[in-house]
Amino acid sequence: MRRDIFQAVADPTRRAIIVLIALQAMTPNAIANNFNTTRQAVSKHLRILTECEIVKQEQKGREIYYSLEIDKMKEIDKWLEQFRKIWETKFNQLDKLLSTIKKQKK
Amino acid sequence: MRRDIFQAVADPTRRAIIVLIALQAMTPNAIANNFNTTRQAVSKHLRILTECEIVKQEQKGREIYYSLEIDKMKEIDKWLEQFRKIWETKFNQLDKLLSTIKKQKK
DNA sequence: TATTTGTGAAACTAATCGGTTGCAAATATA
DNA sequence: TATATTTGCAACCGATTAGTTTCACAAATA
Repeated sequence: MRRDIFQAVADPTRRAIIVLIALQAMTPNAIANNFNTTRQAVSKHLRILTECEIVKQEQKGREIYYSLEIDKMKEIDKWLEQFRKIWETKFNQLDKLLSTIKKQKK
Repeated sequence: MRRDIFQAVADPTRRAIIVLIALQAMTPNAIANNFNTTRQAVSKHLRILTECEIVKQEQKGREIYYSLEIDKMKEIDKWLEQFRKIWETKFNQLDKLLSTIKKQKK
């Protein structure tokens, strides 16, 4: 089972869970109440997110609070970096072109 | 068939293709030569990427050149934005804490 | 014209996915 | 102690996935 953050984030429900627990830790039941799925389905998603280390657990009595390991999100950001360079270059080229046109108008 | 950019990017081969054609347009055969898969498998990935509008085609004779629609990558960046805010806040809090400790030492 | 080359698409397969159902373990409450 | 609550996990199901094989079509080339 080869899981990485990109696969984790591919599922829309999983993305919604990530957003939901980004600011505050929540129990599986509480998370499930926010969606149109069963507690078990959410539990499965949480297991996948845990395997990817995107999520951390904290046990309090019989409840388990899940929260986001925000630093893991940076891995996606890191991969995007190479494209950011390209679109910044493109922007600069456009900028250059625009100023050339401006000069020609003068 | 519900395809979005997150699903498109979930597959490692697809990510590699995206990186490969980011800087220069390539034919399916040329792309396939860079991987350990058949031309047909690459062709299937290209179809998915085309459906997601991550990739654009340009026909030249019997060859079809595929290149990256770089702006689509910004959609991922846009989704990451909300987490970037959180980790910047965290960084600021850490910064604050560090300067507090510094003051206490004085 | 006959052959080679570049490509998309259909049919098929094994593996995986997301979800449901049901159960067991642990904790809380009566 | 008996019961209710919270949870993880295994078994199963239908749908989807990535890949292969095969075929058909169009363009280049001999």
